[in-house]
Amino acid sequence: MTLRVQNTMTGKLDDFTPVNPGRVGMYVCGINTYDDSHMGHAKSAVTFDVIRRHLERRGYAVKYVVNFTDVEDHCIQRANELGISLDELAKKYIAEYFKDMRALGVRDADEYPVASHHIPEMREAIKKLIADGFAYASMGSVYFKVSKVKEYGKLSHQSLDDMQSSGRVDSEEGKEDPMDFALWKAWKPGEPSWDSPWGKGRPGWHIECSVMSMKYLGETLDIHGGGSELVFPHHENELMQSESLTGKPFVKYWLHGGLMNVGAEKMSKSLGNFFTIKDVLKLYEPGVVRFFLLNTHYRKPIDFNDKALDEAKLSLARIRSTWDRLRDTKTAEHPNPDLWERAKKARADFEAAMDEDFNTRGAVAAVFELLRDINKALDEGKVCEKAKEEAIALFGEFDRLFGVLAAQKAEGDDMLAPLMHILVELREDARKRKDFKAADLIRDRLKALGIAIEDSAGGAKWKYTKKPPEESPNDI
RNA sequence: GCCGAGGUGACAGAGCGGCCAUGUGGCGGACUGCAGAUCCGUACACGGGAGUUCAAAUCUCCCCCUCGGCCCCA
Repeated sequence: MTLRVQNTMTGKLDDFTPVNPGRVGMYVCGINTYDDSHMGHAKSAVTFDVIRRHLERRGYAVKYVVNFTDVEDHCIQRANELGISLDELAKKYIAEYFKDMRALGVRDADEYPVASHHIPEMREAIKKLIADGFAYASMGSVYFKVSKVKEYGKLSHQSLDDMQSSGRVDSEEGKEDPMDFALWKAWKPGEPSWDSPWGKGRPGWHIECSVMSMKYLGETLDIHGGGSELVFPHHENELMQSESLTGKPFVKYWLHGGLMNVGAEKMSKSLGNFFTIKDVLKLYEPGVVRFFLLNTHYRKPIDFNDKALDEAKLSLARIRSTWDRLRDTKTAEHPNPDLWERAKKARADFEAAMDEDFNTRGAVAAVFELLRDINKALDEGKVCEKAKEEAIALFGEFDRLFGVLAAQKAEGDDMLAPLMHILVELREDARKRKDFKAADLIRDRLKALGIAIEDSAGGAKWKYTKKPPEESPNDI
């Protein structure tokens, strides 16, 4: 079965065939290094982490590049406020970013280029654009001449006429056309600067991505990803620059993810309605957060609220519980071809969903579908070796991709297991004597501590359940 | 205004011409000392209006609404 991806450029589901067979170059816009990352960043990071994992599972050698932007207005302002250099600010927030990403189980990219470390390459690119007539210097800045490229708007599906009549006329001094955008910005007081043939200044927003992506991935990328708010102007401009520079197609597949909303608005720094990854991880374990993010197709927006997170927690608990039971079960001697068939079908459904534009929600549905059959067979002691293998394979694939099955361990209490063993034994004993008062007391007291006891035919089991948060859910 | 993505049952969320999505929560039942877990059954649905078709959440047209983009933003 072929992998298909929704391509913003064509507006369709395109069959995925990388430029170089077997290899995929993938570039995703990372963060601006001036603050802690929030859940919107987590959504993007986890989305592309899973896309990358799926490509690798399918046998592609993926080179994955994520950039850091450390030169732009917010960074400059923040660095000035703190009285530190852009570099120091960037170091701090890059370190925080790695902490957050690793806590979330996001695998490291292969390269993390930083904008300010690529100024020479950007200067060269700008020089070439001027020499080729795509850009012009004016009052110490350099602008890209939008009228020079006929295809302007091909990614965001807008025409220059539309945009010009849209009231977006922020005529900056020195621009020949209001639609032109800056490649190099002339120095202003209070801003850091680098030397250039056009006077001291700093690079514009889009040129860094053109330069860095092509430096690490070559002139044509297979996949360029980011949040949907980046389609215009950032990706559109990046595209125009890059293709003007090389004369070759810049990106084969543009993938854009839906945004994280809070109520009716998107979560963003500028609106101030954001929740940092760190804060959310204080209340929900990483697996739950990942599951929450992957429970919706990546192109759709997700509303951030505690109800949805709680639901993700419950759903995930159910998968984990079956996963544990399955691994522990003694297999039946009689073959269960029906169950085996169902497990095979679930695996096929799972893959088919992932191959259709990384439909994680559809893939989860395939897991749940099998879950029911497995639980039933487990209850009846009818899980045969072959079916068990097949089911475990599905769970394995699921976990390789989603990275959610390993539950967070209770910290630092190796003594818990042996102690629990004693308590469970005492309680079993009480139950045998029909001393239900004692048995219930043990169960209730443990529950208050966040440990659930569950009786079953094969003896009682206990599991660690995080205590409900003390804070009001609205405080998250 | 222009461009893009959407509007699916109580909520969340797949599907995108004919067949059960799935999850959380309801309701009824099985199991259990009880609870939980698990299973079985069940109710609740495709924004509105025209049209195409033997057949439409699924295709076409019109309308309404929401979100995103057009300064920065994953």
